[in-house]
Amino acid sequence: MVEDQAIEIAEIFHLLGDPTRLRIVTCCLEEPRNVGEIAETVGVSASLVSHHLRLLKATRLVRADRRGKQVFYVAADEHVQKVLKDMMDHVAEPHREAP
Amino acid sequence: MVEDQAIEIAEIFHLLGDPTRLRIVTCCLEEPRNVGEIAETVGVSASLVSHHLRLLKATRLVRADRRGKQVFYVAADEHVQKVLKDMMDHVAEPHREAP
DNA sequence: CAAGTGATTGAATATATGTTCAATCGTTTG
DNA sequence: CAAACGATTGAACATATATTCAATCACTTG
Repeated sequence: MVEDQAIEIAEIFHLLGDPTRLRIVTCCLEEPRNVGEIAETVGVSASLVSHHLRLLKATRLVRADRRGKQVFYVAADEHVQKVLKDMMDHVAEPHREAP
Repeated sequence: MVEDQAIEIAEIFHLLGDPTRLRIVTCCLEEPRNVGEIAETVGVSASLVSHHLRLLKATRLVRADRRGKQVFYVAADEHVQKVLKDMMDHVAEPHREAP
């Protein structure tokens, strides 16, 4: 892994490494959701959601789409889904004890 | 995704979200490496490596194996490798422009 | 057993970051 | 055009965290 890649990848992991932000991404993983929906689902203020979405958008983890007064966000591509799936497998796996 | 899962997964992402720590994990992804090797490869002090390895070990991302004076660390399981691979694909993918 | 080597630990610090609150922006509609 | 609604922004703050340095631990070997 090259130097720049490491930094870029770490940046993405870092974004997914906050529980609130992870829930936000998960919330708009299947279909576009507007900020209000996301805020309600995740259980935080719209302001906070907006702050986090700005970071997620800057790193192209989500994409924005304005429809009238509302702005809909959706997870950017399939890689994020795969990454999340692998990580859920990892968490689901029972921990091996040392023999 | 359940609440506890989100927190646990975010915790793992958070660990991989630091460039130094990501390089440490990548360094002992294929085969066990001792702390000195890791420190040299990554280009930081053994002390810092040890600090990070403690966190990585606590979350079971790596496992320790002492052989004499040296302690060898290796990435815990295949899920981490898959996650890293997917993320590299994500980074490698060309960015689509808005039409 | 003492010296040497590799690894760990703890304290201290500088920096980054998640969250809140109030103010403002963009869009629709009365 | 003004009011209303959804979303964004910026400042402020409390907290978390990456890194350094010195001291100590674990183990080998002279």
